[in-house]
Amino acid sequence: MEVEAPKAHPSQQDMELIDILWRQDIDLGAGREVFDFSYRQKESELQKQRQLAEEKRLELLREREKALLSQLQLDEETGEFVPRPAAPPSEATQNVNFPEENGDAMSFDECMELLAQTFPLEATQTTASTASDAPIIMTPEQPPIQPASLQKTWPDMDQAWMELLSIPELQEMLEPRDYLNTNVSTETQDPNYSLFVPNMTDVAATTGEVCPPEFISGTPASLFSQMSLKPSDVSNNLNADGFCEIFYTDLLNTNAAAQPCEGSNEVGQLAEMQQGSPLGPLEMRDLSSADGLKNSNSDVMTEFPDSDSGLSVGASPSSSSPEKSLHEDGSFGFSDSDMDEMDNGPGSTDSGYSDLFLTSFSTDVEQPTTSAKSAAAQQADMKVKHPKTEPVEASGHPKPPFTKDKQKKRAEARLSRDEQRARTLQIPFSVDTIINLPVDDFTEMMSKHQLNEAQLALVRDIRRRGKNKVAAQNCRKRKMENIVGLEYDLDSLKEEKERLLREKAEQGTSLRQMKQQLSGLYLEVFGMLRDEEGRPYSPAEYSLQQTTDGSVFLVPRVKKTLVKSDGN
DNA sequence: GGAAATTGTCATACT
DNA sequence: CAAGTATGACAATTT
Repeated sequence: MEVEAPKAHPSQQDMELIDILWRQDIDLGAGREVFDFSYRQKESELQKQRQLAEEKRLELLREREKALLSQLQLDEETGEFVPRPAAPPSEATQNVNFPEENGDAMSFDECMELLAQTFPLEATQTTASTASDAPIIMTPEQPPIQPASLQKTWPDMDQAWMELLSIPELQEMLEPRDYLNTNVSTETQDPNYSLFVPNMTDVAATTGEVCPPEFISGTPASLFSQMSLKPSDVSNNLNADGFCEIFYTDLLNTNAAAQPCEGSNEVGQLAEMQQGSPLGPLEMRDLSSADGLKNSNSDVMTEFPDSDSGLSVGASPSSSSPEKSLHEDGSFGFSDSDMDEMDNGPGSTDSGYSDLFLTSFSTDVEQPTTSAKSAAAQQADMKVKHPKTEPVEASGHPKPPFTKDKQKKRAEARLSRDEQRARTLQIPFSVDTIINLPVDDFTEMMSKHQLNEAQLALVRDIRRRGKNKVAAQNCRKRKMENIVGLEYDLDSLKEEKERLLREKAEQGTSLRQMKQQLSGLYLEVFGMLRDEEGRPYSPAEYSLQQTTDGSVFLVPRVKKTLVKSDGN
């Protein structure tokens, strides 16, 4: 639909195009490139944590406060971590990354227990994998952390970091640290992301314990971020295979078929990132998120009832970001349907930009479904992503187009339209974040990122639609509940009606009996009456009537005519 | 392939 | 007034 717009690759032009296209048809935005996937997952994690916090908040709060006394305070009402004004400056700068770890271990333990309960399954496996990864990732700057505490605390810390990062001063302090070698795109990134990374890595390194899968997912991201920080190190470790092994061995064990591809994809992305894709950090997030999806998709889903079912989770566009940087423009002109078509026929796309689109698109779509994908399909994806770097698939299997398409479509289907639009306009936030963030945080977040008009409009629309979607769900749920309640009321009313009818019938019967008895008594009494001559009174001429005082009189019947006249 | 059910979105009123 | 909620109506999607 919007195809008419020429695809300009320069970023500025892109944005202009986006604006134009957006104005033309906001709702039909076809873009599928989203790089904030990991961030999105973070958001989901945050949500989970908040839920948990609500349940256990009182308990946790006390301990947390102790732990955070030095630097952080958890605002119980808002759930935010607020930096303590009294906190020693030295700590503020240095411990920013791991403020709560020391003191909070206990409280976070509880939190972790909760998390473990919530996500019992893959936690051990994933953690193990992350643990293996960790040593590689560790950065010298990271302060030494006690493993146990870290493991347990880090999910909460995640949230805490989110909150902390919202504080400008902290951000300033943190950003230089975390993003030693930031890509051009660091500005666009959410600062929070950087914060998460170090924690995650540490956790992964130290963790042998149960860790919620989502968090585990974060580990790769952290790795990537680390790697981005130190490209040289990354490159050393980063032969694609080696990379896969390092990061995904466990994953492979769990899901042998699906995992490897992703790893390879990620590797390719990584290479791109190293080359200096603008979105590096975001991409990393995406990667991490993708992993998380593999490991903990179901969990995440369950955790977030409000999030579009599987949209945020299922739609892990992780790999998309690299392509984005390369081909962002391509996606803009396409409506959703167009995008679908493109997915189906990766190689068959007509227009030049469709190809561009395709690359990014296929990657995006596939990522979420990697677990389900066949190795061949994944390899195909890789091809698409990095045709130059990785010209041919290793396996050489003919791609099963149908299965792949199906999977792609499924994955696509999981992408909400808004997520696709967000990708198109390169919104640096996850849809979940946009929707679920409190107003204040939302405005703050928006203020931190310089978005153009189209992006702002889209973000607002996404938020509005997301809220409304939840409202609609609640409304329908309420409606159904009302219907059920009314049905119940109807049943009970029917029962009561039957009961009353039965009672009425009984009363009628009894009334009839009493009338019969009364008439019998009347006749009996009347029949016993005799006049002066000993003759019985004629019932036609006399009747017995009782006065208010109870005395009974024999009254001559008034003729009807008379009665009538009297009545008149 | 079509009907029914579900879900998302919009418009609008209300809080 | 802005943001959010509630809800009917319609469209898109899934079953």
